[in-house]
This record gives sequence, C-alpha cells and structure tokens, in this order.
Amino acid sequence: MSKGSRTRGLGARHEERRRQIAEALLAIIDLHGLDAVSLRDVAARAEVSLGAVQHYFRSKDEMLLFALDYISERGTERVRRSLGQGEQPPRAVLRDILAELVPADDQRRAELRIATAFTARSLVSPKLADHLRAGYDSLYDVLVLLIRHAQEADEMPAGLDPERTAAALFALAEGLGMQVLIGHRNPRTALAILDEHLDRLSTTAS
Amino acid sequence: MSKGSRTRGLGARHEERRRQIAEALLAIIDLHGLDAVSLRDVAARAEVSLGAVQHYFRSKDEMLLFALDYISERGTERVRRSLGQGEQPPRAVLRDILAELVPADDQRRAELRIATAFTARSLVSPKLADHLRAGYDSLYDVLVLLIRHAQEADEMPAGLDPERTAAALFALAEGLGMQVLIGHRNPRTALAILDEHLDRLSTTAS
DNA sequence: GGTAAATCAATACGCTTGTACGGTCATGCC
DNA sequence: GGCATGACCGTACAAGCGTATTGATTTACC
Repeated sequence: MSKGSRTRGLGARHEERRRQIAEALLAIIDLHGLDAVSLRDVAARAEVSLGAVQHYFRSKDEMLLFALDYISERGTERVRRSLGQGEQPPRAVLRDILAELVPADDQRRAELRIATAFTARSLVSPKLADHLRAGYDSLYDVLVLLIRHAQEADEMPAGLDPERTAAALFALAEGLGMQVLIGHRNPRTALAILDEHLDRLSTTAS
Repeated sequence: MSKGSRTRGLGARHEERRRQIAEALLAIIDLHGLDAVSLRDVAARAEVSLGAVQHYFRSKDEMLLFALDYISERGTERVRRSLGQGEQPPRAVLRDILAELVPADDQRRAELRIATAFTARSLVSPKLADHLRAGYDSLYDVLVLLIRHAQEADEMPAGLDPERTAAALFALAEGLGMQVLIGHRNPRTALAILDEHLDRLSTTAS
C-alpha cells in the first residue's frame, strides 16, 4: 500500500500533518476568502514554517485540491451519519440532509462559506470543478434514492419524478442556504420554508 | 449637478470612459475570475494605459465597486423591461423574471458567473456585500409585489404568504441557476422544474 | 553504526502587484 | 495670453507572492 496508510515509523503522521495544514487553510478561507490565501499565512496559522508546508504539498494548487477533498469528505461523513440511523423514516432523513445545506450554526456557516468560495473559483478552474462536481453528484444521488424510498413508504406521492424532485429540493435548499449566508434571511425562516415545500410536495395529488 | 452629468466640454466623456473600463473588468472576471483581475490586465483589455485606468479610478476597490453597481444596473434594467410590458398577466411576468436567473444564453451565463464571483467576495468584503444586498432586496420586493398582483388576479391562491413564496421562488431559481452554471443541469430542464413548481403553487388548495 | 528517507528551517530568486509620482499635451475660461 | 483643469503616459517602488534550493536534524531499518 501507499505510504499514506503507514501507522508506524517514518511518514506515519504524514496524512495527519496534511490535514492539520488543511485546517489552517480552511480557516483562512473562512475568514478572508480564497483569494487571500498565501502559503506564508497558512504556515503561520498552522504554526509551522513555510518549508514545512512546502514539504507536505508540492504546490499551492495541490494544497487547495487536498483541502477541498478534505472538507467534502467531512460533508459526506455527515450525510452518511444521517443515513445510518435506520429508525427514521426516509422523508425525515431527506429533510435532515436538506437542512444541512442551511447554515444554522457557526460550523455549518463556516463550511458553507468555504464551499461558496470553492464554487466560485471552480467557475474558472476545471480541476476544482471536477472535484466539486463529484461531491455534488453523490449528494444528488442520495436525494433521488431517499425520494424513491419515501414513495415506497407512501410518504410521498408516487406521481413525482424522483430526479426532478431531487433537483428542485436541492436547488431550493441551496438557494435558501445562500440567502441565509448573505444575511438575507434567518435560518429559522429558511428551514420553515423548506419544510413547507416538503409538505406541499407530499400532499400534492399529481 | 456633479461633473458626471456634464455632456459637453471637459469631463464630458468621463462616465462613458469609466463604463468602458468597467466592461473590460467584467470581461476579465468572466474569463478568469475576480482574483485574477489586475489593473494592468484591465488596462490592456480596455486598450488604454495603466495610467488612464488610474486616472478614472482612485483605487482598485473603487473600480470593483463601480463595476458591481454597473452590472447590477443592467440587471435592474432588464427587470424593469419585463415589468414594463403591461399586457402580460402578473404570473407570466413573475415567471419571466425568475427565468432570468437561469442562464440560458451566453450573456446571461456571463452575468451569472460575474454575479457569483462578486457574491463570493462579498462574504469577506462588507462594502461589496452592502451593494450586492441592495440589488437583492429590490428584486425580492418586486417578486412579492408580483405575487400579490397574481393573487388579486386569481392566478395564484390567496392563501399563500407572498413574502415566503417570494423567498422560496427566489431561492429555487437561484439554486437552479447555480446548477446550470456548474454544468449540472441544462437550462431547459431547469426552466421546466421552475415552471412545474409555479404550476404546483398555483393549483395548491391552501 | 551506517545509510536512506522523512522532516523540517532558512534563504533567495524572479515575478507580479497596487500605488505614487512626474511629466506632457489639450481644452475651457477669464 | 495666462492659468487651471482634465486626460492621459511612463516609470519607479516597495511589498508580497509561489517556488526552488540547500542544509541540518531526526528517525527507521539492516
């Protein structure tokens, strides 16, 4: 296997150190934006030398890509946890996952700010766009699946097209999240609007 | 009045020149992103000297702010035009305005890319955020008004809360626009989803 | 104990950046 | 005719940037 999986000896803490540096990078993006990131600032915040950062990342680009994958993984992990609790009915799980896109606490807020920064840059960076789209796709697939399950459990009308519905709910949640982030709406109202639409979907005849 | 309104003599073409430089700036944002903007690149694209750019804008920040107001004005103008055609029923006007947020052609696409870049930066620049929110607010107000009119014309159920509905439609359209921009969905599907939701809203009992 | 790799630290390089400054020429006004 | 102002141009500068390089120290393994 690769050196990354080593648990003892030289290189054992390699991945952990990379994550630690990535955390510093993400903190800077949250505070000052993606443009304001310099290797020296990252090093200072991570309390290591510039040389150390260079040792763990060949280039700034590689560091950015790693940080994006790192934070994506955190999001994926949260979705997995939501899915894991099998007691809940599919519609409730769907609601929970969508609600994650509305930043109700500081941590979620920071993550959404960071995700927004990466999204903006992905518009001019194909490589970033690829990595971002991967996470996007998998979340979308989960939504489609949950809607199907909800339909099978008679929690949502069978007449709904799962893919379109997933796209709509995704877009709605994302848009609401953005409005909250901008300060245009408070999280409570945004979540209420989301729930309202979920209810409307469930009680539609078509 | 200020010198900006002068139409003859010295300073007559002042505002026009500023707009011309702003166009170059916006083109660079569309192509390479907001971070990639340098005064020299702007000067080159506008086919003027660096000194000329400096002459018309005291600082880079001022130029960015001007460009944001400039492109916002263009959007506002389009909304005004949609509102202007009085023959159309309010729900159709509402639909047109929401559809503007889904980039179906190159021009709309470029504008949304630029708006996204500004939005991302506004997360770390309060001054930009203020300017952006102003346009946001006025668009939101227009949506609320149109929904009220649609209700009065019996095109939408009176039971709907106009403000919440406006927020929801806004968020949905914005989210769909983003999905199209990312390349996740094609404009046709996005517009179909938008229409579907407008229909669902109109035929809801509550 | 020796060798090789990992882990840094320090420094330097070339480049780009926003801004400042000085100068030139044209224009408008008294 | 003089004088202020507008409209530039060219250049210079200090700061910051990503990256390369070199070297020292530690660690793991034979």
